[in-house]
Amino acid sequence: MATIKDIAKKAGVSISTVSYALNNSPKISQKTKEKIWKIANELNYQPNTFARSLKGKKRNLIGLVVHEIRGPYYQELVRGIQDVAVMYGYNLIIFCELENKEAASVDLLNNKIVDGALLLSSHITREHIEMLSKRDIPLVLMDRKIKMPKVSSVIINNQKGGKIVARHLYELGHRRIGYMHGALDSMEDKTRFKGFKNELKNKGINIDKRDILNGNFTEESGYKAMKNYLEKNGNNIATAFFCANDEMAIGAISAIKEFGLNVPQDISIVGFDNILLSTYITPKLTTIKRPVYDLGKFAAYQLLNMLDGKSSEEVSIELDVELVIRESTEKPRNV
Amino acid sequence: MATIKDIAKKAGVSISTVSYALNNSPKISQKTKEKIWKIANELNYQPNTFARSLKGKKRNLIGLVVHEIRGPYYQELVRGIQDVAVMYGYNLIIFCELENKEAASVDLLNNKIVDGALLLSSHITREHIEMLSKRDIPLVLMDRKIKMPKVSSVIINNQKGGKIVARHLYELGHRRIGYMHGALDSMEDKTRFKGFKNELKNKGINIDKRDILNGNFTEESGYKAMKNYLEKNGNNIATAFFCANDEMAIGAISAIKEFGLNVPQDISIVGFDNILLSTYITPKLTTIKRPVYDLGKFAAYQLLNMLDGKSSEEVSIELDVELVIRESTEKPRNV
DNA sequence: CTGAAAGCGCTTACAG
DNA sequence: CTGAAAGCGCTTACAG
Repeated sequence: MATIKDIAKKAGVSISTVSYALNNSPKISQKTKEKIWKIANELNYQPNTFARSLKGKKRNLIGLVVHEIRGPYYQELVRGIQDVAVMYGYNLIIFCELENKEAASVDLLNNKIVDGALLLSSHITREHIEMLSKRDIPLVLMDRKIKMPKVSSVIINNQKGGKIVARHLYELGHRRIGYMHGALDSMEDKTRFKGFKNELKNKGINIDKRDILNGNFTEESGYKAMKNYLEKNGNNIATAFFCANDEMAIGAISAIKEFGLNVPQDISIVGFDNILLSTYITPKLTTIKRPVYDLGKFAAYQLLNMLDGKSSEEVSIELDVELVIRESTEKPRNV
Repeated sequence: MATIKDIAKKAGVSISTVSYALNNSPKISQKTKEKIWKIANELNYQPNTFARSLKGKKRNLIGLVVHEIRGPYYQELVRGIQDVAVMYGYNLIIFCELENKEAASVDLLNNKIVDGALLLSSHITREHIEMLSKRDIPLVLMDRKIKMPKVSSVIINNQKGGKIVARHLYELGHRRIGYMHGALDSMEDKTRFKGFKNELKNKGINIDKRDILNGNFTEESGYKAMKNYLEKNGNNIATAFFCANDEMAIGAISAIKEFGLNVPQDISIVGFDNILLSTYITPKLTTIKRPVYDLGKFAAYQLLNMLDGKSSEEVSIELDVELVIRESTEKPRNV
């Protein structure tokens, strides 16, 4: 491994000169610079980033912390982030959280391997974020909001998602409408439900307690919750359901079919996320599409602005969702 | 940021003692160690990994380089890698290749941000791998084989995959069988085809040139290639097709249905990969399952052994595939 | 325009 | 069992 020392010796100059030259400082004459560059090339010189970082230099590296890598969601997200990062001359690395070792990624951030990070993992506690914030590591939270120095956030308007689902079902003529929870401790679930419930209330509709089901965001849980519901309530059921995500909606549809009912004729179903599968099942799923690419883009943009010192202010951006109407919703039978 | 200097001052000892104590060296007395550990804790001390790396210390970090993040494939792969990495006390970071900037991830490796890496990206050239090999950065190639110092590889037996598909279709009674290429320059496609063709030849069957279609691994290309084939050849067609991946197989099935024929009654279809969608389409797809979790596991295992100096030898591991018979294959009509 | 020197935060032979 | 000191490869005021 060639170092600046080797270059200095070969060029017959001091290491300071080499360092300045390699950083293209105006202090050094063009002639000397060129000589040094040439030698650096010959020696296949690669700067040691650790030595550089020790002196407090930026690394032009940002991190993305996720707790899982799955589906087209991440692909788009990463694309959104990278498109911006490249423009700014930064590289991206991804940390995939370990289920039972959240500290791992925090350590990585603590070690300043990256200049700043985008956090999508809900596993990282508020305390850890606070610690990173105190250490001046710029952070952008995705799908989550915490007010702290050096911490910005970009969230998706889940509440509005719930609202437009409510409006869609109401306008089709549904009056008895149910909801399937994903997880009771999930912010996303909570805000989706809130927007949904409030909008229905505005229209004079209260969700019947019997029509509130509980799943855990998986297809199987959606299947079970719906099956259980149908077996218990027979024909006295809601004419439409909003499920907190697509996976559960797909499970629910299976259960409905198996029970001998039809979607959407007997029950309309709406999901959330617009996953790839939602267009492959029968009937195609009506759902809410999240601007995932934009989520990545705005988050990266915000992070890089913080890193470049352009906007020292923490900001909080909210992105809008969109209703995608397909085949799983229709007016109820009696309308 | 507390440093060992701060700890030393507070403890009234030298920085060497602090360093030894923090590294739990037997040289230091238990009493001193405990005092130092306590102070380190109080000061919320975090070692500076750059300083450490500068001295040539390992970072206990490995990297995975991919050119795209998609689908359940990566999720399983990452899980396989992490399960092993955790056992060895290593963390994983993922570099997502940029389409037009392959050098980016090579730079990252060159900078020794990680101790070693797993390479899944075919974009990284042989020259770059050679350069990394020369710099003594242990590498494990996945789905690719290059003989070089410090470079191991774990590959999936694509050839066998082709072979067992051929055998399956032959045993069902098919005698005129076609193949749909994914990409002509893809090693994976090539070896799948090779295994397929050779096995058919062993059975006395030569693939008719007309029955060899060309796609590009996407669903759309599979749809187009099959549509085109059917329109051109009318009823004089193969009774079964092996498509180089599931996406194309799914596209092909759409085209066949649209043309008014049935799968598997008129044409049997086999894919490769066993993606999630393959069980959701109608008919469910017969396909080849790759041991993706194991791919990650073995690759990580090999890398960590190289890092720990347990096996300085480069190895090349080959993993077996498996036929998953579902609904898209059946004996041909005339049998 | 160039160089000598201090220093970033650690590790580790060496001496005692 | 503990400490003084060199050194890892850079950057950067400072002096000339």
